[in-house]
Amino acid sequence: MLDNQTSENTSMPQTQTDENHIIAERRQKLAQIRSTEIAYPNSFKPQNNAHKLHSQYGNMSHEELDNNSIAVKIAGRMMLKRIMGKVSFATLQDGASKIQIYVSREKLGDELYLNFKQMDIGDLLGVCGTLFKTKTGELTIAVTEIKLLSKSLRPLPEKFHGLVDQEQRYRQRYLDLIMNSESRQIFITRSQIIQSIRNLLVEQNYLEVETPMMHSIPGGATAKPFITHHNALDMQLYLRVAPELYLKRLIVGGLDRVFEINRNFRNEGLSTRHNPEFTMLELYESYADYKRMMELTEQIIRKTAMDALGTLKVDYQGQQIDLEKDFERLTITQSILKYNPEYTLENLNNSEFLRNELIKITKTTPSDTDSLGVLQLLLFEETTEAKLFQPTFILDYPLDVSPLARQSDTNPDITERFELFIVGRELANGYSELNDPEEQAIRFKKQVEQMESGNDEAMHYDANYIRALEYGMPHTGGLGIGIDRLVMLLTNSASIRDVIFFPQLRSVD
RNA sequence: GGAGCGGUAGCUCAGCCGGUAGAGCAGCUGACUUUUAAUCAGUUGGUCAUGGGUUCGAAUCCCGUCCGCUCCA
Repeated sequence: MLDNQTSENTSMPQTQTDENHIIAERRQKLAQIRSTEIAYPNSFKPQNNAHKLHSQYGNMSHEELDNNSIAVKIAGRMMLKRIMGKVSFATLQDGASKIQIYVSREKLGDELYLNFKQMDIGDLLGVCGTLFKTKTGELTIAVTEIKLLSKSLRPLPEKFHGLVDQEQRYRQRYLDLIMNSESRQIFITRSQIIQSIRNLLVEQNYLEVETPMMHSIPGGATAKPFITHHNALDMQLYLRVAPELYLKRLIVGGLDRVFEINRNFRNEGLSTRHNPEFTMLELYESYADYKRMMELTEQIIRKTAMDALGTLKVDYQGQQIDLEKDFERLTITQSILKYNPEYTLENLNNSEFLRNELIKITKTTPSDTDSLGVLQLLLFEETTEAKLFQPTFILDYPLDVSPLARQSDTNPDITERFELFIVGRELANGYSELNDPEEQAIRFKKQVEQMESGNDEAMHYDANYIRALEYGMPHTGGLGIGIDRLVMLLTNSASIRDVIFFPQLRSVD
């Protein structure tokens, strides 16, 4: 039996290298178990869990527990083990909670007690027993039956410090989840946030939909796509950079309020704020505009904060963020002036000045074709964005960088578009959608020109989308919210990798 | 892409102005009938990320590479 195991191992080069005496000893124990019983049984059915036991019985006195003889049956992973001769204590982890078990030779008999002593930290155990309280008042299960449910062959990280190594926390997230309850809590909060958003939108008669992840023409955002290939169709496909153009096709189709929470893929660098695949909420609402979208943005962020944290005063990396007050609304130039008093409005309306300023700050020269609005936006990104700690909507994005947004009725150079910034980061982006097919065609052509002059983030011409618009799309408000960044904000996480289970890392062989 | 920091036992870390690698936890053996990161005694375990170089001698100094973290572009 043991020989079989080792020969299997040698055929798996990965496990070969990191086998050590601890694993070898545990494999031997497993072989021993295999020879006498079913090593991985699946019939144990827990009737209780640690969390509920604590909340139901945690306040009962020693006497109450002793008199009632409360029988329980739970399963969990052994995290601590203290053998003291003829009796032992161990801690089982069951979900987010832990409960202590008390094992005595007197109660179990010699054989079972010896079995228990053979069990290792990390093993999954099933336990039956009755509740009591120890001298120090800790709710504990006095074990009458104990069963190994799943043998752990690899030792867990150190019991006190847990798993600290960042790389290992990301590559072996399951270990992080076993060892670090804070990490576990972050992902539970993430799930709650997404659930809150669903609830809020469904209450407002939104329909949750799914649109293609593989696009024959990438669209909906200015970003570099991942390219893949479909063999049977023998065609190039792109992983989507945004679902926007498909969701708006659904608006054309008369699904008046749609949303999608799903992955986007952008072939760009990694950072504490960027993962190549990330989760976006995108929603579209017919007969609405960007102002309604700003209101909805505030609603969503407040509701998720209340549901996840129970407060609208959020602490992020040592700073207090106030989500309660109306979010500030500033145009690009207003925000630059507010946070950079050295500039005047005259400066900001002077392309030459902006150009020189940008050269000074970035050491690179802006493109000759950049309009005044684009230059203002570039200066905003350099000087102001990072300072927008409290929630701030930035309005009036230039037409040139907003090829899918509706032009302002009063100023043809800008669009009815906003971005929301919190803790110096873009969190949301929304606009009144461009529903004029002829104008959209012109915008696409401009993008194609840019692509031809070397901009690999420019959009493609999507004739199919134009065709859809030509059937008539209602005027519409659209909104995108970066879910990972929202989760970062609400879980006080410094890196996007801390809110994605399996962040992208370089592969190691 | 650039800069800084890091990679030592299964885990958490020390050792880094060069002299053959250490602690705690985990493991193993033994003691222990209410422990709480149990305790006590003994003990196993390392190609110091990797490849070169300098040197009588390298975990330690130098260079390259890989992986990670942070900042910048």
